[in-house]
Amino acid sequence: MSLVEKDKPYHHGDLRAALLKAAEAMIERVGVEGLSLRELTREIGVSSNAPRRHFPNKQVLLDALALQGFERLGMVFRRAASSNEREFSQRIIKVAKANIRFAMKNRSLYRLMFASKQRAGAPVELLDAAKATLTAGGSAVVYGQSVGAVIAGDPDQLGLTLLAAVEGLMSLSVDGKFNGVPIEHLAEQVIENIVLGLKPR
Amino acid sequence: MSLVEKDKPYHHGDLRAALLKAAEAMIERVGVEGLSLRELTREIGVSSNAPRRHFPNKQVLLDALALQGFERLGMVFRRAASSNEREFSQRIIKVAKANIRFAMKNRSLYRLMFASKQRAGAPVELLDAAKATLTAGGSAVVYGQSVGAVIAGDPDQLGLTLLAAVEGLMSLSVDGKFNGVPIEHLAEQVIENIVLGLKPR
DNA sequence: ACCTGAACACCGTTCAAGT
DNA sequence: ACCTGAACACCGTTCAAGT
Repeated sequence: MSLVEKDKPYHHGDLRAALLKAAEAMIERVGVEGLSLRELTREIGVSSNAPRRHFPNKQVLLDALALQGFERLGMVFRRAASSNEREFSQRIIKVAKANIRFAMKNRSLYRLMFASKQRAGAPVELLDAAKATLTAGGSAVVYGQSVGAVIAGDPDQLGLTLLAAVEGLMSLSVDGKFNGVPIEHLAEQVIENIVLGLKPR
Repeated sequence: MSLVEKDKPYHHGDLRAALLKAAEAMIERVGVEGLSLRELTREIGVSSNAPRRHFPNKQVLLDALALQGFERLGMVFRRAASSNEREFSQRIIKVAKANIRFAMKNRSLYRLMFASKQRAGAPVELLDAAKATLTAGGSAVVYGQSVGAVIAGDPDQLGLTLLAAVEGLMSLSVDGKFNGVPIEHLAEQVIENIVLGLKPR
């Protein structure tokens, strides 16, 4: 009856990937709390508990989404770290802005990532992925230490200081702004403050 | 039939307060996503939509909870700001630790507060309360500027730098730790880094 | 191995009604 | 003004079954 052979005994080969993709789109549309597995399966065109083979429950799907997010953020950090700005703080600002852009383009995902990590029974793979990504972020940020632009000290701790400031800016902001000022701009000021220090020289 | 007169035509005078209190306890027990209005009403002993007069829907109750949280955090900031430590960074550390303690004692509430603030249709009262509280936090933190311990500049911006770092530490941490180190301890190092600056002097 | 279909317990929300 | 009780549409999850 059909011109193309679409026997389609099962879905289309990769229901797991299709679910993750549709779920990511849905949370950006309606927020994480608005995600419905049933609606997801309706969109994709499978029965309401086809997902169960891939994700035993909703939580597991959310965790998988968060893990994917951390992996992508890790790539963002690694790419931004290879920038070749001369000035140390300019380089940090590049990393920070890449981080901010990612958070802004994937608001719900970003929130989900950090919320999942905090959850009581979070799986180790997720925690490990988060740790790896944040470590990459921290080290991307203190790359300049090698050229003597940064004080001596535990690089992880110095990276943490900068990373925390950027992360904090995002958690303090609303709609990408704080008191009306875009955080991309605030990030520059905050980073300058940290590099130079608050104490008079 | 009863020795005490408990006509109890309605609940016990303040269903609204009772709901908020029970809801706060419940989210700390089972997380925000685990909060059920129906279970709440069962606990309190009213019908399943008695809440509706006080909170037209679940979201409104969550927003009210978040608002209450910001008000309490504001008080924490104001109290911590009146500390009389000599050293500037010691004073900041006091504020930071008070912030961290609040976040640790009210994990779910704290997450709810910052998540609510980011939500698309967040009510203005909530945004205003958040702004007021965070401003209080920022200014608590640059209190030392008046004694010349801090460089000149927009105090809001300087406060933001410190506040963002502390806030970021908490969002990066898991279970109050980052790479196994308690954030109370990390906060001290991070604050010292910011006050002194990363650049060699 | 991967999916369907029907069922279960629970949920938030709405409506008509009671005092 | 404040609450009840019944109903509605929807949800996540489970179970038995099909290929």
